[in-house]
Amino acid sequence: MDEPGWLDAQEDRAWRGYRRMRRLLDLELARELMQDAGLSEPDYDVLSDLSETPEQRLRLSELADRMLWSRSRLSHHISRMQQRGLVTREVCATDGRGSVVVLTPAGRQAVEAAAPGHAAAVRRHLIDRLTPAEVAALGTLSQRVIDHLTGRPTARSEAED
Amino acid sequence: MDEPGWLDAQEDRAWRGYRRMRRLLDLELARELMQDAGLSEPDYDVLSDLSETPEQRLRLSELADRMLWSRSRLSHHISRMQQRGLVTREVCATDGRGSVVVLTPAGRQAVEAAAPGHAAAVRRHLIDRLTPAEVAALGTLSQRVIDHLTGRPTARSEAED
DNA sequence: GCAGTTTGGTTGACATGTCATCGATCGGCT
DNA sequence: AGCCGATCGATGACATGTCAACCAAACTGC
Repeated sequence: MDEPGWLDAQEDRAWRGYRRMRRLLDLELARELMQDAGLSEPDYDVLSDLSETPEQRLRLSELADRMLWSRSRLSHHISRMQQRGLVTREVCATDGRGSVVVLTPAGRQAVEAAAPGHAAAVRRHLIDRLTPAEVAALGTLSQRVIDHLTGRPTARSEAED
Repeated sequence: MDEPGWLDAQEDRAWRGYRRMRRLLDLELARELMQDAGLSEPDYDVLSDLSETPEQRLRLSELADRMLWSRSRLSHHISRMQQRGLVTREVCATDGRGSVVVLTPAGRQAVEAAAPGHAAAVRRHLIDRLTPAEVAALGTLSQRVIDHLTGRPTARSEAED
């Protein structure tokens, strides 16, 4: 079929809308999170991922992979969070090179204090603006894009190009 | 007692998926854009917005508002792009305080060289992964969230909460 | 066991973004 | 005209993210 250069009106609307939504949502969620809980979004994401593990701890590289961050970025960020007492570092028992990021009680308390408000904000600004069908569509659409970008084969509707 | 704020499984899937898609899409589009055109996404956005104006120029504040950037951020960024010869600054004719960001021929050439590849990447990684219905849904859904965040009254389906 | 390579993480230099502040206009008001 | 508060944009200090170089421990093959 025709080699696609540009986006048509509908596609352009979706692309521009998506980016504008992203930006506005980021700004608002970050603003509320900082105001209500004193955490940046990256802070919250780190704490949240850690708190979801049974032992409240993760290898640095494992955490970096989950968050799609570089090890360097995470290492720097953990250093800063460590200064604030939200996490600590431990040497990995099974790998002398490795370090393990551990949630402190203060860190745990911080996420737990932040989580309800943050979830409510996500709901208020995004989820509650969407119909159930749109929520479902966003979920499946995202997953399909993720699969494509991570090299997993997924069908869109009929054929892959 | 479960709080009204939490996300159910479907909503959580949409939210996590959205964020992961965002991140992966950013990484890939930025990577390709840098590799193919030597531009960062912020660079491209600035050049793109400028090139869409009839006179290839915009007041700094006008550009900042369109991009949802702070004036400070844009001022810094324009300085850097100016160093690279992509844009210039002029004093505003109608307002002695103001400055006008102007696309240089080199800047114009840079966007024009970058645009087809970037559009193709957006298509390849996002648009072409979506059904037409999903593209449409993303457009309307985004617009509704934008309207809400910018204080515009919009109905979701029938009533506002 | 042990050299060579790979991997996990840290570090420092640098690029980018944020925040508060500042000087210079502009605009409204008298 | 002359003042006052508001706005525009620049700037510097600082926070954050990126990139490449590095060290130490782990793997590999002999």
